[in-house]
Amino acid sequence: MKQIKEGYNSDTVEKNVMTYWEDHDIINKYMAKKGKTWYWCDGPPYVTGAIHLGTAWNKMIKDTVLRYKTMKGYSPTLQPGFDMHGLPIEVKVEEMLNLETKKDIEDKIGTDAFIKKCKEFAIENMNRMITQFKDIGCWMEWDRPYMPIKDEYIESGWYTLKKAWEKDLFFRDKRVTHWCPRCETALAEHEVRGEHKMVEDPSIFVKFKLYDRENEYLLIWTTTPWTLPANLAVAVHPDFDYVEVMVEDETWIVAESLLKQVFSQLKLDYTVVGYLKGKDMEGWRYEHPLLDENPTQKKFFDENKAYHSVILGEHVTLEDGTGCVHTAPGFGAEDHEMGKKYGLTAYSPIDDLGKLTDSKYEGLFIKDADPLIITDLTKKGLMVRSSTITHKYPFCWRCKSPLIFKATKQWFLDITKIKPQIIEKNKKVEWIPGWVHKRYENGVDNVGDWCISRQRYWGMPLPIWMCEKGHYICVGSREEMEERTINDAKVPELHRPYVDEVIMACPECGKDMHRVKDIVDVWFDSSIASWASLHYPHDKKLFEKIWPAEYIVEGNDQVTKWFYAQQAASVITFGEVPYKRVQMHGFVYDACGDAMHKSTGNAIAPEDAVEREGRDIFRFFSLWHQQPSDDLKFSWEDISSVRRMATILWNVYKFTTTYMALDNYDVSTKYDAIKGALRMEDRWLISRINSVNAQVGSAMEEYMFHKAARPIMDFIVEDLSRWYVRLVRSRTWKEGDDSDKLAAYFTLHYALVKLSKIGAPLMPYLSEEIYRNFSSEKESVHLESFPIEDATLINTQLEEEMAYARKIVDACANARQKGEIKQRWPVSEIIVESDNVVVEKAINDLGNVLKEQINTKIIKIGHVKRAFDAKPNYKKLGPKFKGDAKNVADAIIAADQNAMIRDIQTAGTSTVGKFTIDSDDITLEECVPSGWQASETDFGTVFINTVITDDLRSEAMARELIRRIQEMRKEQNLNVEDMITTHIDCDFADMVRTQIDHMANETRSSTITLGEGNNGYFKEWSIDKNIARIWIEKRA
RNA sequence: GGGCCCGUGGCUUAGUUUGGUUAGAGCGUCCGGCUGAUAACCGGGAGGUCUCGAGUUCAAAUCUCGGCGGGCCCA
Repeated sequence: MKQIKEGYNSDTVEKNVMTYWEDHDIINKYMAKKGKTWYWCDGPPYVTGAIHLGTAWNKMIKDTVLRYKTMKGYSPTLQPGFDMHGLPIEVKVEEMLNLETKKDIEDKIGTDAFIKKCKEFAIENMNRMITQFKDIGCWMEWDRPYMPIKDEYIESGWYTLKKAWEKDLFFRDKRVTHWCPRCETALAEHEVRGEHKMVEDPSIFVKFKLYDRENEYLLIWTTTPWTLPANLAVAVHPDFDYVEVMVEDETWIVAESLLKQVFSQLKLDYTVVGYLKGKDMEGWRYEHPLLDENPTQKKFFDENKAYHSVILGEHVTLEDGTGCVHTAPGFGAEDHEMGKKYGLTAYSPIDDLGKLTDSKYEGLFIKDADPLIITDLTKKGLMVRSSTITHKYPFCWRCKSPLIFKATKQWFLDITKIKPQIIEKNKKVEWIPGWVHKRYENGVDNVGDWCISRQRYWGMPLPIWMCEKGHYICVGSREEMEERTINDAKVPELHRPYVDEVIMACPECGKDMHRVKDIVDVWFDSSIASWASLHYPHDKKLFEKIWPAEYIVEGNDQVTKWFYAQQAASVITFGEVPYKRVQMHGFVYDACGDAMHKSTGNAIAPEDAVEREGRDIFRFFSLWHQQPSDDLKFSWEDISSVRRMATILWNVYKFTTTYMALDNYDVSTKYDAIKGALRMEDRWLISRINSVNAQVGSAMEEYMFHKAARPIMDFIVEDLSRWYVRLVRSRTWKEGDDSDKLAAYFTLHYALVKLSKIGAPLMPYLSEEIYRNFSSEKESVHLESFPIEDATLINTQLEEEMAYARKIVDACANARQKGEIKQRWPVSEIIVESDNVVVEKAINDLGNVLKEQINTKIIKIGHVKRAFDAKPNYKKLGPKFKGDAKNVADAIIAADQNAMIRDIQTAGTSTVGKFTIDSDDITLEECVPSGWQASETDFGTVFINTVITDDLRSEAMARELIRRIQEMRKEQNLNVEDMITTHIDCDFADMVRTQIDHMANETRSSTITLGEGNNGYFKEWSIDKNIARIWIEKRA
């Protein structure tokens, strides 16, 4: 065993341990451990190129669980994964290459080169992140992460989509979706979640003139003037009440309950002149406000009388607007539904870049058309009020452009159909914490069909080939693709543009089929991770053996994202959910609870935490600070509590190794060999570490990491350091193979070895350092089993007694403080007044511990007779003695209190001065008798005797001298084992003469001579108003 | 508007599933102690209407209902 001489330095410890792992191939040995397979599936972080605190926390949680499971004898899967396709990469690469539009990509650089660049970039980013994950101690198979950009992964995706197609759950439809005009692609609803920002937009009230009703108008409200050229109808709720209001010489129609709200914005006077129901208005036709500006509308009007008419819709709300809802089926999902119902086309006069295509506004970007449209409406006298509003508006999650709604043909997975099955199958999933289950179901209830097609480049190609007649097929594998290929297209990898070259023959009409040039939503990539990472269906064996996953864990944003997407894809493919247990953890925020952003300057990088505090402390902190489902507020102040724990653990470790190394303690000493020598306190510590063992084990089974971390910290700080080390200090000083000392060594060794195993998943480096030093024949703590508590060594009664003992010691410290008696000064007697039997037992069993810690000669259960303080009872004295009352009171105060109280208690009366009083005339207050100090506790009162006898003083002065000599030894940098000779010249020499041997022993002095010395290190001290001159000299 | 979560000394939090000692810690603060674990360590004090109100109960931080405030998700 090496002796630890230096203080705790996380950097040194961790680097040494890492070198050791490297040199001895420990990580591979850990991974090679045999056991029952336990399938954990990694939620893939997106390859941004740098991990942040949240990603780090997430991986540290996973690593902790996996280490624990490994130690429990399982063989967990350790494959990490990454999300590598998709727009974020494309956007970055576009920036790098100075490309602005899809046209640029195709013309300036070419799809081929663009995709190569994306791939390079994704892999480069992934490798950077791998380095970072490794550096926070995550032991995973970093040399074989699952990568959705690989052919075999993409094939799993194709397989999945083909399954969906075969089950009729994969279809094409024209629908209104979010559309990013910069990226020129549709987006799925889950991509828009959380991507709303407050923006200022126009807010306009426009009146639509009704035909056939004189001077009467529908009043509508919108924040998107650019959608008005595409207006095809106005929707009202059939059951709402509407009013006709007179404004000057016109009549406008508005929902009754919105009347006040609307007119307070319009700042106009009005008179209500009529009432009607929404359904009364069905079919009323109006003049399109931009009929002249958009001639296409004239055709619509003539085509079908549903155009430019009032239609009925339950979706109309009374939240804002006027209750008359401008409807543009090409620009809104609900509008689109309504349009279908009334036979209106999804008129969407806009191109992929967000430029209007019809009307006089043709070629203008939508937002640029807004002011022109407002001007035109104003000119025509149809604008009732034009202002602005600040509201939430969706933005592209990658390029941050404002999104628009646009009706396009897209490919969908039919979630509507499988939703009940998802909810049903999810019932057997164990959600941690349980309430997330509800939140999840609520989320699933609200989702629509999954739009999986994207009009982009870097992604899994959509495996759909279509002929000019619109027949299409879905291809399920590369093999199938190759079989169907009729040209000589070469496909080096399953990406664009290579797959785009493949031509097939239509099984229905024989015409050439080309691939639909879309790629698949990147969320689909991760949704299939649990089987794609196993290379299903190419490798079915592994899948059949281990799927579904035992456990997944991600942040709370993933509840309606990855947790959901996985279940959806899996229910489509297998009719089953892909995981048995799912844990949700919180988000990382700064100390104030605000989100960390590079732009706001409050971001802390994981490497900052590693550099400042070290990996163990960072990891332990993130698991210890709060329950996993709550958010982690990261503060340097809080993390320092964990640093303190680590320092304390290190100090105990250092203390232990110092003496063990000195005595060449045999670390293979067995319990049976030493148990006869174990003191109560030794058995107590052994019991405690076993209890902690049990607590940590069950907390880990529940995935409640804070419940594991907190008992560990308490054990280290409270039990081990503040108590046990304090108790055994004097024992370590004994010379030779003293069995009492060996028992203490054994206990410390036992506790620290066990602690290092229990703590290994949470503090892998420090645990390894301690474990290795204490068990030299073992390779690594991470190759050991997680210990099972030894129930026969757990003694809860003893633990309880010790808890009381500590309280008694605390109470004595308190009493000493009141009596101003230093800890170093012994007292003659402690009396504990308590009827608690455990306290009594504690005093019997742990008397020696208590005596030493309290520095008392005697401690016992007993009773201390209270003194009473008698005070005149003025209320009674006044009426009784009238004018003499004051004299009586003075006499009571002057009287011999003890005698007076005794007389009253025995005879009922007492004579004070010339008066006779009885018990009514005084009030008695209990007080601590002189010569004692007391401290109240929850189990009774603890008394200390404060009388200092000559013997006590002699001991006290000896201890004062010992302390000074120790300090001088330290000043001289003497080693613990160095011997000295000592001379003491003081005027209280007689008082300490009997203590010479004791003092010599304590200070490792071969001789102590009372009298002047002439050699060595000299110092003059003032002790309790006395002078002591001390010489010490190191012996050769 | 709907679903879920959170609200505990100045700060960070445990405890809430399963109601039961005087609500437990750490940080900070004030006072004191210790001195061979020592650029450490320990004790004590002050500081709490457990967000508010009502209910259930012998008993509520904990269960129920309703406010208020904050967050996430969805409309």
